[in-house]
Amino acid sequence: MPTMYGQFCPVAKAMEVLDERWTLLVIRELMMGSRHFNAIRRGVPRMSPALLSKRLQMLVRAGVVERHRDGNRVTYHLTESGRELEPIVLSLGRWGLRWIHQLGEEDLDPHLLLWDVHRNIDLEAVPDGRTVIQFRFSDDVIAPNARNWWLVITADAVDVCDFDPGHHVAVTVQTTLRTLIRLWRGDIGWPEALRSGDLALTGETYAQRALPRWLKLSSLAPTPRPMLTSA
Amino acid sequence: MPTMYGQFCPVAKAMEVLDERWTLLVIRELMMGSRHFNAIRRGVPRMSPALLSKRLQMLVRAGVVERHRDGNRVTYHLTESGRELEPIVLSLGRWGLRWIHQLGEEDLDPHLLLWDVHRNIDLEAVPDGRTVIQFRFSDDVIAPNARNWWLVITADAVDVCDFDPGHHVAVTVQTTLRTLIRLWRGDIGWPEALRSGDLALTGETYAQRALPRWLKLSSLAPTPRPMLTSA
DNA sequence: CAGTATCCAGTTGGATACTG
DNA sequence: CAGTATCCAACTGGATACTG
Repeated sequence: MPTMYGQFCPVAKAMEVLDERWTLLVIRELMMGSRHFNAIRRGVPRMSPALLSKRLQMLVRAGVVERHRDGNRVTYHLTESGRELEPIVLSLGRWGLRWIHQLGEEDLDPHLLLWDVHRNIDLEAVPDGRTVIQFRFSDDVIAPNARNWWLVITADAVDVCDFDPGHHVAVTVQTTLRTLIRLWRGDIGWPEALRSGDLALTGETYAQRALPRWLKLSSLAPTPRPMLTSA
Repeated sequence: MPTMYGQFCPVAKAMEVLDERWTLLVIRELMMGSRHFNAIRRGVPRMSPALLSKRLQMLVRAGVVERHRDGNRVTYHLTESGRELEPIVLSLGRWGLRWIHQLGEEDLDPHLLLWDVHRNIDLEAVPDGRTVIQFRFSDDVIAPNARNWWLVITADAVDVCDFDPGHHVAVTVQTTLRTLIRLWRGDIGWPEALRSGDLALTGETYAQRALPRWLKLSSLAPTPRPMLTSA
């Protein structure tokens, strides 16, 4: 009987539901608005479909998630119980940002980053018509075919491409994956990244200037960091 | 590589540290003020010493816990990082209280309950001298030798006994373990428990009257419960 | 699209006993 | 008191392939 603490303590009862591997990340995806099985999967690509299915069923049983059949589509939603986890998940994220700085190589997933970035493009700020932003990662640990990415922004959608879509590129971001991720997380700011040379912009001047407004950072980026006590 | 998500998301990084089985309960014990290995064990009796040791080491490595050698004693403390988990653990407890009502038989541990209760006796409210409270659990699923408990309260300490300490008993609480646990958690209140007959007091009148002031409930007990939408 | 089915290697953690 | 040591059954979850 794993995942069973034999305690009436409400923290223990909560953790019986929540402490299984991946569970809170699935809830995070639902918080972010993913509704369909494969949409959730995009947020947790290292999770096998069998396991995602199992976790969703568990969460439905626990009353945290509701499953609906919309025609032949299936959608998942947080219940009221699940929605009450949102502030907790955000607090956990803020805690992680403040206290877990080390990012291993394996945490640096360009697909996940581009997916996050694309969800947070400020469509209002981008000019009408089509705008293309290119990302060139200079890391040599990244597979060569994952070093170039394009965001194709149109009036109502943002597409992520890992191949050249062939359109005119307004601005190219040349950096390491780690730098862009640290920027996204708010570990560093735009000025710092540009000044240090870890990140360079090329392309049209207006686009270079405007990029930080187009590309919004993680909603947790403004989290204040702990004061350094030393080192 | 378990306990590794391959994501730079701060929630994922936080959960790499926190989502292992037992981890948050160990932190809860440290929050409650347990400092020594065997004191922590009392709060997580189903955890093997080997596993507790492993978790503590992991938490030290993660910077959440500090280990100190005080002479030949060893003490554990939350670091600043660990202390910042307190509001999160409390929120998880409140969430658990609101949304996870089902308590299985195996969650009903009399030892854990008495341990919690003894930590929360209001020494100010109890008369000077020695006061003994007896608990008689009528559950037949409980082992016969775990049906009777005594709290021996003196000026500066509360002792838990699972054997008759032989002193005069001021008040006896006759109930089921489940009822007393639900009372402790705040699922029901004293008046409700007494009126329904699920809990009965015998012994000296003043002690019967004063008991609810001596015996404070869980600090989470006042958590508001979700409005019933139906049934 | 939304999952199931199957398989299996690896790990977890429970039980128990023991040590400085 | 504060852990280690050892053992092993059970379970987890990764990989892969397949289905309605």
